[in-house]
Amino acid sequence: MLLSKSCMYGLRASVLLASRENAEFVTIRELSDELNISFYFLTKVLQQMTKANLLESYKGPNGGVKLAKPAGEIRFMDVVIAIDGLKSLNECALGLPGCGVMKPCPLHEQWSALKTDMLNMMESITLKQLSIHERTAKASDQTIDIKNRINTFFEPN
Amino acid sequence: MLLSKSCMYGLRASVLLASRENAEFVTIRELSDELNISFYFLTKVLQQMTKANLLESYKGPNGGVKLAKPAGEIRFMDVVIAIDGLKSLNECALGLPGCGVMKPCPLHEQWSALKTDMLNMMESITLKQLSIHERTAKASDQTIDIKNRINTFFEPN
DNA sequence: ATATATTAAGACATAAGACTCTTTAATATG
DNA sequence: CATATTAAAGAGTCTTATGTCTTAATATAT
Repeated sequence: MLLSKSCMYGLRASVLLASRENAEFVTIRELSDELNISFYFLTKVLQQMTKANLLESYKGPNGGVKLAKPAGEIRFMDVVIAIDGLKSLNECALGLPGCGVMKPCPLHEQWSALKTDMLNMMESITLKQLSIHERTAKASDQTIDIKNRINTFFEPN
Repeated sequence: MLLSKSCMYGLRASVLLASRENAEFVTIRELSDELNISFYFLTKVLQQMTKANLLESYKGPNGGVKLAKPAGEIRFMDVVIAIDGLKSLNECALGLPGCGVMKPCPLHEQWSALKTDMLNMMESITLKQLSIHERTAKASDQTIDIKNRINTFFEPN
């Protein structure tokens, strides 16, 4: 598993938030209901994102969370770093602490190449693009609306 | 973490075995000492590989384990599948159970492309190539011999 | 003020992964 | 045959990730 479950949950919630253009606060309860993620657990995850200034939160009635920046300015990678940490993106495939250019493990070169592609992807894709992907998919298949497209995934896992 | 620790340990041990051309049984104790991996834990991991017919084991004096096939015929991927399972190579980046061509998650395409590259890599690289990499690295830097190259990594992690 | 809605924080519970030890089975050697 | 050497199997323990609950803090509305 490349990303932790926490991170996956954070990403799913982020994309859902990004798809809500009109940017008012959304309650975590609503997010957890739509995404079929434990409310308690999702709360913890989103707290991390709030601390990392990716989300803005507001307590009390009409409170909730929303993206702290336009969806186009939050990169996939930002979410991953906020939740799983930078280290998770830098690991040697064999888990060797000293692995690097100076002391490459047998897989270093091949793995580095893949990692570069992966990091490029994570760096270039924004939440906006991910949410737009949802919308275009919707446009091309009118039988499935955004909410369904997202929700159908969220069977209990 | 893409691969489990068990899997990393299995790969490290495999590469070490592959670098021992002359293919007599090597004791797990010797492997665990050289790789600085817990003997007990490595034993469990290698048992999985034995069950998967990647290793051959032999009990009693002069016993140990060795590759069940020529190193050139054991792919990186075989070790990963034996230890982490096929499922680990097939996961959706967001952990969505139904994700696929028919019901792609927002990241499906990009992630699929990366996964294809990764699987190609895992499929094409054999233990022989990984062990040869060790040897050529040795040749290009005579101050570091194979054992040191491998061992220097194995600080406690 | 009081009641209500919400996130934050911290404590707790459960599950999975990582690691350890003991016993058993197989084999070799004297 | 007796002893030593090794992996296999199974039963633990420890740690980390995941998931749940309770209380506190903050805001709104009446």
